Amino acid sequence: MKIYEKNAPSCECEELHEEVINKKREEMPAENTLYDLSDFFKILGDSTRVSILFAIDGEPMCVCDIANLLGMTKSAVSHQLKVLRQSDLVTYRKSGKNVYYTLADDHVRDIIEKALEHIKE
Amino acid sequence: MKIYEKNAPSCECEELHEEVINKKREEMPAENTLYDLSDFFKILGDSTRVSILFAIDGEPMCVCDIANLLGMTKSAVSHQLKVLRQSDLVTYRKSGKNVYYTLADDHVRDIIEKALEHIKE
DNA sequence: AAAACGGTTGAACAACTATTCAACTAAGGA
DNA sequence: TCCTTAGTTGAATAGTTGTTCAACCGTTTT
Repeated sequence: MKIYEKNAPSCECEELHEEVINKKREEMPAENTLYDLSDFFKILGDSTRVSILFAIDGEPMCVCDIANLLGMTKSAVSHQLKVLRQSDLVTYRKSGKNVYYTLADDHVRDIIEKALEHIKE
Repeated sequence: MKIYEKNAPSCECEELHEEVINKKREEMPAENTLYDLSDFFKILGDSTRVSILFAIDGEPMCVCDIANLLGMTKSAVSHQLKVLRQSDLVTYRKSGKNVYYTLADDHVRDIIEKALEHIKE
């Protein structure tokens, strides 16, 4: 998908306010930035993943405990943990047969906190 | 989907660390809060919607101008604006044949700003 | 009144995604 | 060594979602 490309063919209407459009075009972030940004929010846009992040905040938890806490199968939890791992939102530590997951950094906690304030308006 | 329900039937593994699970269960937010939170992030988890939010930040824009700027059809833009309206992320003002959209409040800008910091790490 | 234009909407389709299931690996206990 | 358990993984399926298309509404212009 092309984002804010000049003379885009897909728009069927006239340019009403050309000077506004040109000004906005300069102010817009790079196309890749917009993708990175929406990809990041996409990760947080799933209640299972958000639940996992809350669960492993503070004290680390193993997959089995997370599954018990959330009432899900180990498989489903593991699949989502993989997504969170690939986005560098969580880290893990192996200990015997268990794998303990915890939040990667405080940044995510801040963002979730701000979003919580917003939805409570 | 049930979240962190006690004695959930869908988990096939033992409770390894019962005291940890019980402690976490008390600390977890309400189930509805988790849904509201992920629903909010889901809105931002689309590059088209994020682009629109950047576009209408500051000076309001009409649908046709947004479509031109982003290289999309009016219809596609209007559909996404409807989603943003229903989430109270944007407001609009009618003027003749045009409808001018802008950000509803500064809260969203803050969250996007924090997320931008995060992905640039 | 009629034509033109900005914007909205519902249905349909394609693309994506979360969970389930089954098979598998690795580690620990008997 | 064999069995059990924690965790991972790939394929399949069901549900969700973004865009397109066509029709429509309201306002302005002629």
